[in-house]
Amino acid sequence: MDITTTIEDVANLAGVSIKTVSRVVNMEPNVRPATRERVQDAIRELGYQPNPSARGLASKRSYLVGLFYDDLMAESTYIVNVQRGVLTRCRKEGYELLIHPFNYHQNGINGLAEEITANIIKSRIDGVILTPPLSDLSIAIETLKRLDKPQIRLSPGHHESGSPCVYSDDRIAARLMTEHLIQLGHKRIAFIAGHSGHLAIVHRQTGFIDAMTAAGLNIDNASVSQGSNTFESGVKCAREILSHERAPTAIFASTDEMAAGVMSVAHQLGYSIPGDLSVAGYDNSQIAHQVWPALTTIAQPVNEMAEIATGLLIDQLRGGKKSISQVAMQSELVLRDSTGPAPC
Amino acid sequence: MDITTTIEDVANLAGVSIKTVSRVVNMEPNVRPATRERVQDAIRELGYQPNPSARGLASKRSYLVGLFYDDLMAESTYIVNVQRGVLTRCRKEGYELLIHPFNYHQNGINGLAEEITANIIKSRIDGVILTPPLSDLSIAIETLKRLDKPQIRLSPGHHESGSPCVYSDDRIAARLMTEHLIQLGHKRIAFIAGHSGHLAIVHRQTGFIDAMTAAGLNIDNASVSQGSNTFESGVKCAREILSHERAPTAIFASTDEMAAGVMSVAHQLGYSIPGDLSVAGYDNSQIAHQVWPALTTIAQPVNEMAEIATGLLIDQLRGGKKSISQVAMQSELVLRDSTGPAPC
DNA sequence: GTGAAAGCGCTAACAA
DNA sequence: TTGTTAGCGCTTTCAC
Repeated sequence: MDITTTIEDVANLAGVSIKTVSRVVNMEPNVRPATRERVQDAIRELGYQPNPSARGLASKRSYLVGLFYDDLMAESTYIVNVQRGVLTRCRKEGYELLIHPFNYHQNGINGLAEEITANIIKSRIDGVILTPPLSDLSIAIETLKRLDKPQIRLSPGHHESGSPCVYSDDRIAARLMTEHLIQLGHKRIAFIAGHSGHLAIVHRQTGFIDAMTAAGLNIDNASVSQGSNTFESGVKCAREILSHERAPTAIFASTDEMAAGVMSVAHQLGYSIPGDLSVAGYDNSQIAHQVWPALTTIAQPVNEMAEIATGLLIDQLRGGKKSISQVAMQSELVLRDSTGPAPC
Repeated sequence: MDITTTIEDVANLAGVSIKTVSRVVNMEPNVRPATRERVQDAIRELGYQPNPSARGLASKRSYLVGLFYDDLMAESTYIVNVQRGVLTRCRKEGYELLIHPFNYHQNGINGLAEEITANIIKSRIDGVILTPPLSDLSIAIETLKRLDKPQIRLSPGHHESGSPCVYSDDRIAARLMTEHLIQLGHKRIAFIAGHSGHLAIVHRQTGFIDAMTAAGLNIDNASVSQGSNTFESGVKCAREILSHERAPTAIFASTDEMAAGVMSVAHQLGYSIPGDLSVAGYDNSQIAHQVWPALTTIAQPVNEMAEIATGLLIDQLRGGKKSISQVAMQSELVLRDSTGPAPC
């Protein structure tokens, strides 16, 4: 197990040429099974691992994929779950991961194209995984296309363009959650919308409206308030919502962080949950277990989605299977203790 | 700005040899200022970025640093902050970051040495940053030494060995926090210890005992309970602590997650915070803002520590400044609303 | 202070 | 099915 073992050492030990070793390593055809096995034995015996630099230089590929995300998103554990899923697949396929948080709120969106370009040229990554809200920023998508870099978008808000992506239908899931509340007898239900730049989250609002309309329930302006995904914005919205004369009996926040903010305010105001007020969230993040009572929410298979997305990206890099480039995943309703029958 | 621009293009444009360009790029001496400037202009004009593969192949370095961490730690936002700090420095110094979460709880600690070795050989990283609890695992440290890989340890529990590390003195900070509680008039103070494999966290307990002893306060067995860093373990400990006849008037948990668990139980049992019970945490993590009332805690400059550690590692890789290899940082007490005067 | 030549370890193109 | 050769874009070594 030596770091200086080269392809030549393996070739010598197996009694073949280096090209044959290369074929075995890269799983190319046209090697006799017996030869292949002999080479594999030599590889195992020497603990040979191909030198990525040499490989990269010769093949003009880096075997590196980039994960591009909004630095602000790193406040939640979402991005860590994505990293985990991406890494799982990368290891299986022999790729390495380079992470790249972007700070385009500070630097202005105009700098984004430049920053992406500079990063691509410097790091030589072969392909890119875009997470929300970058997965909906056309400037990011177009810049990568211009650089001819394969990309896959994770949970984009629009997936009509035909560009490869992995998503779950937030509209349907939000509708399910709303129907759950309606079935519990709630009629005055407030909705807290998420950040408008985060398109997938906007679909959650549409799903809410779908269910309310289908049930013939009233949606006045007051029942939808504008949050920005964070705990603090949930606090702010809840204060406003609960100060109204005929306060709702249920609040559906489009992120768990906001729902946790709502619960905090509700406790302070003396509401019992779910006795006086039901609260629902979305994302099934860490915080959903850490509030009391535990939060009813929607769980997306983030890990799995990231893994699948990475697989699709690597397929692209290998030049195959371009057909199945859009994958839809199912989210599920997680019923916990923060939702209950509407008070009489 | 073209990805195919090579050192030769720059040399041609500047009218020098490729070796001179190489000297400028690598900030080597022995280039006349005027020549240097001409080369730099050419680099700028062409948007030249050296090809990392070619560089790596020729120089036997990868310009990659690895961040090794315990996958379980990724549940908190600690690791994301570390990543941020590491990346900041990497970008400045022209290095890229490879992240590597380890799962040694599942696979058994014996597999760890092998996994590290395999990872190093495959990825060719030049050096490694170890975060807790890996920074205290001698099997990890020794394996890297055997592979002759420079390493830097972040927040280790023991820093006597002389190996490079960046840490903050948890014992002193925990003592400060305990003194704060004592000054508020608390006499019965419970402490919730963290995971015993996480040595830095164990020092927090020592600091607690220092302060209690110095103040002449009684520490019976019941006032220290064993948690495991998580919210759930905080819940469990709090249930036990608060069921005693003479329950404490303050609880100091050695992580914010556990403190949040304590607060959740306290609310359920009808305690008012800080009226009936003061609660203190450690880490100043996200959750400290998301509980009500906001949590008094200790803030470590995680971002900065990670940045400095990365700088020290890169210094090692460049073969200089081996002297300043241990850096101690200051933590600070963050007073919020969860601690108050002891009830009479 | 500058440049020419060799070669890092691999893959691509072609030959056998 | 297997091997030979050239060269990827840089750094290293050594000559000038």
